[in-house]
Amino acid sequence: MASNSRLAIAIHTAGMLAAMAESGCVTSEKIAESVSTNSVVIRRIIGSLVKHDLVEVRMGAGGGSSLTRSPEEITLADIYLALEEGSLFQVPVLDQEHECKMGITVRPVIAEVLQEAEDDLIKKLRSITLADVMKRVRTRLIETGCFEEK
Amino acid sequence: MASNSRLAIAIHTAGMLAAMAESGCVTSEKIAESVSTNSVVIRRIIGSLVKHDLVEVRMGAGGGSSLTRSPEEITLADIYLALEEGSLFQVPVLDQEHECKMGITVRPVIAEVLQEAEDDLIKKLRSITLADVMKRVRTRLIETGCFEEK
DNA sequence: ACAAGTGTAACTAGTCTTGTTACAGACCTA
DNA sequence: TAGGTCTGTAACAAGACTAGTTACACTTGT
Repeated sequence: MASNSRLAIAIHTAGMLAAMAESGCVTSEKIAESVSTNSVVIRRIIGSLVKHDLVEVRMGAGGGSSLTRSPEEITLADIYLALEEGSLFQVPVLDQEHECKMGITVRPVIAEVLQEAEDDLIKKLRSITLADVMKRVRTRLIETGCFEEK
Repeated sequence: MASNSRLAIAIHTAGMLAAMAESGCVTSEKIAESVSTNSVVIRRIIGSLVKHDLVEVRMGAGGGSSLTRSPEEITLADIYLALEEGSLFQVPVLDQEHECKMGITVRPVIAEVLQEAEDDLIKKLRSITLADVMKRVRTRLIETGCFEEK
């Protein structure tokens, strides 16, 4: 599947902003380093997050981005929807001239059903906050003993 | 999203096979007409369904495909999984040489969380049988008065 | 034997994602 | 007010994937 990693990158980005909250703004360059990609890619994603009021940006020197709310108040569904990637599954529409009347009727039903499934996925994402993700990361860091290594 | 319509096509195809169950085998050509695509595209999808024992194929003249079980016993999850499209969301792995230790730890957590969300979606799909979809189609056909038109 | 089907390879065209470079505009600070 | 930092965004290239086609070998019923 030509599935994309934008959601993963967006979550990672938001996580960085949450972790760096005390340090004020974080530049796209810094995030790009941690996420291991280009700063433009990050700015594109941050643009989507800004559009949906999850992140705010300060332009110019000393600028960068930061979360508008606490990590407890941001769910993965917020991030998912902010990316505006459209439906997970495409259901090509058949034109009304199509010979098979059954086919014309089946499509909207399939679209409906798949949309319900996607809604379930979003509901699940809505139950997970950015804080939850960070907590899991912290737990894992302790488990793997990375704290000692540092 | 470069999301693909394979799932929709596969469901449509399976629905056709279910509807035509009494008529015996259905050729890929016939299905392609109804679905409005090429017969090779259909055969590719049917290949996946055969691999997962949802469909059986008879070669040669008079051949074609048919369901191996009743529509009540086939869920959309069966079809979804048969397509073997891999994870819905990609989470690129960072190599261990990556400078940011946090980043290395965050990724698997994100992958875990997104996998849980996808599992929820599959659970939803598992609750919908092919028979359910066909029932909905029938209902809609009556609602829109298509029975009269014919 | 022949016609009707399937399986599969190969190729094309179109689209999407990611990575990059480039540059204008915003903004802090000296 | 000048210069260095940032962001936003356009433009382009590379690579991957989908969908559509053609072509052809192989299977099988009549």
